[in-house]
Amino acid sequence: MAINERYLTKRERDCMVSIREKGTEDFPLRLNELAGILKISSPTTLNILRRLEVKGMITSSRGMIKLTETGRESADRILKIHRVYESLFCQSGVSEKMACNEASLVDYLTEEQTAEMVLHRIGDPKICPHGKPIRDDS
Amino acid sequence: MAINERYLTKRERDCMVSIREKGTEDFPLRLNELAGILKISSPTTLNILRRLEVKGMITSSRGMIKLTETGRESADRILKIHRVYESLFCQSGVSEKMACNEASLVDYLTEEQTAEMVLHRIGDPKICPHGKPIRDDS
DNA sequence: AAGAATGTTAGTATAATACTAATTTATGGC
DNA sequence: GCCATAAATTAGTATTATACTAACATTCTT
Repeated sequence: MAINERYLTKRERDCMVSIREKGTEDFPLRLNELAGILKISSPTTLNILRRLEVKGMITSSRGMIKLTETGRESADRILKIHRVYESLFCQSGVSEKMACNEASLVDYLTEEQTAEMVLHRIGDPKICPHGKPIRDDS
Repeated sequence: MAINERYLTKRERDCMVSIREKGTEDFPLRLNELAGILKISSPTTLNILRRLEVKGMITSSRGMIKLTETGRESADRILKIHRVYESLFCQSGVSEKMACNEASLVDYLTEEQTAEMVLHRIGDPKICPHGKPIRDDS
């Protein structure tokens, strides 16, 4: 098993997801922006980014934060698993907001293959409760 | 929201579950035994127990580890949520062993009401894949 | 009472998280 | 190009959780 999102901490997971969702090719997420989203100081944010850099997930220089190939794959995997849990929770009657919160706590800790199987079990929905595609969001 | 298992760390969760499952009224789990189960040293184990004591989950003196009322309730809640996830994963086709592993990583992070709803969604099984009752294991 | 088993202290280390204050490095307007 | 501002980075500090070994204390058993 190579580098896996399972070895990310919650904070690192949050960074990865924000970078993937809030940044674009042309406008990569900036350090201060990320700090604002996570509601932590810039130095703390930088510190987490440094760790993600060591783990080969991102490259960052002068506040330009970009996911590496590995990082993008990891972020997409986390987002996919996130949407599987969201779908499961919402199907079960949990509110959209709470489903998202709960999913965020566990998505990065679950194996992709487990999520895949759960996805099938709950009827293979193509989109999550927010309307985003569960597979292939690239 | 009072004291909640959500504020436990993974290690603390593992301690709680072991104490609940491996200990009995007459033979409460001993420190060294617990250290053996968790595969960590006795001092480290003691350290975690001290934190659980501060959190009001256990009482511990001379290696006699007992759950408080709150602690027992928390442990039971975690175990219930654990079994919901296990059931979900096994129903989805995940192996029993892997289902247990995956469930252990997320059970203590999920709200009871979310798990309750999922339980209903997956057909309200009365027992988990290991044959243990999902509700009221006391 | 001695020895073995068990628990506890003491001391140390590391990783992750987080902050403030100060400094450096762009960037943009003039 | 220069300066002011914005943005990023460094430096320094702190806390919590985890983990270890070695030494010491306590308890139990024979």
